[in-house]
Amino acid sequence: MQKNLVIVESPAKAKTIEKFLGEDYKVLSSYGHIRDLKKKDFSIDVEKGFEPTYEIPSDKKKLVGELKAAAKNADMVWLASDEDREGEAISWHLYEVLELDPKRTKRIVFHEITKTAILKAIETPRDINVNLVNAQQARRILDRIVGFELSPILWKKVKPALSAGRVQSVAVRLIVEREREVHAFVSEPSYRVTAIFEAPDADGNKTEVRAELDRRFKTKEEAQAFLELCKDAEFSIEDITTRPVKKSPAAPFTTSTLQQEAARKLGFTVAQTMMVAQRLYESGQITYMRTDSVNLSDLALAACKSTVISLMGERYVKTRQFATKTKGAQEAHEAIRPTDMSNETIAGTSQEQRLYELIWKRTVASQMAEAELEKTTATISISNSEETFVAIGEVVIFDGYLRVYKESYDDDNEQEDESRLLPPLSKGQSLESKEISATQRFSMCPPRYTEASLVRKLEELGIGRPSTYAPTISTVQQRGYVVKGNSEGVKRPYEILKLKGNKITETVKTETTGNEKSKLLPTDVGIVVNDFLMAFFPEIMDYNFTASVEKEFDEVAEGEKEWTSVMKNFYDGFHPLVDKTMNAKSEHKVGERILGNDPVSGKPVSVKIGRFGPVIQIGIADDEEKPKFAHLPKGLSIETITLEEALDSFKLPKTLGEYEDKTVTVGVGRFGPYVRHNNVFVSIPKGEDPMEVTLEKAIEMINAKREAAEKKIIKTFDKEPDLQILNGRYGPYIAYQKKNYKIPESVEPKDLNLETCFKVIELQKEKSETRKRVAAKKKK
DNA sequence: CAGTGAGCGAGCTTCCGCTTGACTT
Repeated sequence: MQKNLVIVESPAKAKTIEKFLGEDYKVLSSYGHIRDLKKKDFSIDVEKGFEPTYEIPSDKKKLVGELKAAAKNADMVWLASDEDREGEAISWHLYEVLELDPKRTKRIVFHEITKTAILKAIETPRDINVNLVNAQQARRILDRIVGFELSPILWKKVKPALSAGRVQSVAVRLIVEREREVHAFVSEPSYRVTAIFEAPDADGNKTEVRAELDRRFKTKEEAQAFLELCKDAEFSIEDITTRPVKKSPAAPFTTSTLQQEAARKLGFTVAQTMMVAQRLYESGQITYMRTDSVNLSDLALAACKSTVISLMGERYVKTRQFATKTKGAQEAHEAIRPTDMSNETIAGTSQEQRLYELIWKRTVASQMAEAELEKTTATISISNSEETFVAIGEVVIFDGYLRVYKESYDDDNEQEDESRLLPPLSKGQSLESKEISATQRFSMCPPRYTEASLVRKLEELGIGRPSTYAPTISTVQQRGYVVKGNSEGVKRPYEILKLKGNKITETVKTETTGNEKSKLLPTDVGIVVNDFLMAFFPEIMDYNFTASVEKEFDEVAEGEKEWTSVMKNFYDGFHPLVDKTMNAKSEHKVGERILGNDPVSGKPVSVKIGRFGPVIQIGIADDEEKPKFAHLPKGLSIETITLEEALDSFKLPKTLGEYEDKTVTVGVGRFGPYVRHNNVFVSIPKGEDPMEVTLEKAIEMINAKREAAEKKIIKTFDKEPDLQILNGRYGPYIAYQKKNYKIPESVEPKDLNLETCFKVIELQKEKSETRKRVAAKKKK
């Protein structure tokens, strides 16, 4: 008979705790929730007070059996799931499913994995908090109602297999609205004036002082007039002030801030960060990676302190605890930190090493002294103008935490480096102007969301949890609401007026603007679904919806409200809207736009979301003659497409003429525009308009492809028609039974015979297999 | 990585949060 059984949520945690507790304790893990609403059914009986039907998912049955057996054999079962709403519910489900004896069951909690914390928890057990469990049930059931009542409306009204939910639909809304802001944005030009002055430095040598005018000019004329003035102006220091500035380190990592910094500093996707962090956690190198807490244990604080002292000295230490600002944070765990601060680096893959070092630095820096800077501001007056130039110099007096870690910002490339040193200057001193220029600048539109900046925004709104940020981003992409894409920038000219000596010169340069990589863009389906939900379910789509229901869940947790009355209140408002929307008949399909009439047939031309995505349609379904359909051309949206653009899509495929007695046609296929001749497809190069391709041009392309094909075949064998030596994009290779094998550089491809070919194939096969094996080993 | 060039026709799809492996690519 085992004396004590402790059940926690995570197996890695179980392993650590077992070490602390000694041999009287066996520690097992529940691997998260063991029971949930049925996967396929609605599973909520609204009539019977929202009674849920729970089930143990099939992949959890074996585990539950094992836990049950272990519980039977123990004198005392300690339910040690996390100290938050979900954790409390896990304990309650365990209690019910394992049919635990109340006399031999205790509930304990700890939010840091240290020996003292755990021993203390064992000494102060409590009962399961039913109110907290009910708050979780309310949360779960509300999410199921929203998801399972809204999604079928979308299947009927928009497209099958779509989904809506409290979290995902708001995430899509953010992206749709940002895209509209970007499109509505009109950039305003202005002229920014900068000057380079000269002043003697400490040794009497001339050094540059860079300064910026305190205002920008709206028009070129104003800028020009100002430069004219500067021709005969004298410049002198009007005022000079120096003040100390302190900078404090950022708090240790939570899931959200780790995802943001790993994206900015290491270029990781949100999912990548979580995968690498999971491995670090499982190998015991960092604390739990799904957390909303910035708290560090006393043990960790002490470890940081001694690390800082030993590496940098007493002066760099400043122990501090951060407070969570996040809405709805539950703080069941510590912040994300190394488990052993003395490991500055670790062994592992390069990704693991880089993420670990990021976590190590952030943690250490959070326990270091402020950086002390001295900021000098010099205002420079102009003898014949009211304007002033401002020169800023910054000197680091004491680097403090900056020695270890500097937080990044999304717009880092926009920030100019201000940390310049100014030469000694005194009030009244006159300066020589070397060059003054007015550069045309344009106001910037708000940036589109990246994965990481979307997570930050969701967290700010209190929507979603650390465990769901990454899955939410993947869901909205899987449903086809959002794509990750690059928006190509456009080239824009800008003017520079420069005053040097006594001459003003004017030059025009070009810059690329709006070039954004790997940003989240809404699709047509995303836009239509969002507008539909916004029109019919504004409450759910409200950015404050989650925050307001969370407040009610908190009241349930505090025992101030019944969870069923919270549910009833919500459902009575929500469900009638569902019925009404589902049964509403409308003239047009959701998201449909009528563009006008087809000049040839006179029939209406419309765009909408079809069964397989956005389509253009000429005519209507009830007509005797079936309507004509075409897919929306790439890069166009049903929101903005014009009648002309829509009609263009029906002009292809078109016949150009005859070549070698076979017709030549142009069309647009899955992989872009093509020329077709004798069932051979030739891709039309990027950037060329298929509508502009003439017969001559098409024949040229066909012949060019033939030539390339001839060059492609280096050698064939009569005995083995399956095997060919070919010339590809990446050099010569052997094609054999649908697979390709690289030919080593040391071999002349023409000299290969069948036997040697097979040798090459064998060699390549072996190579790829050992590579696979190595990769598999690394995983473990 | 090495080439590709469609067009449904029944029945199913779906939520959020807690946790890892066992599967393919």
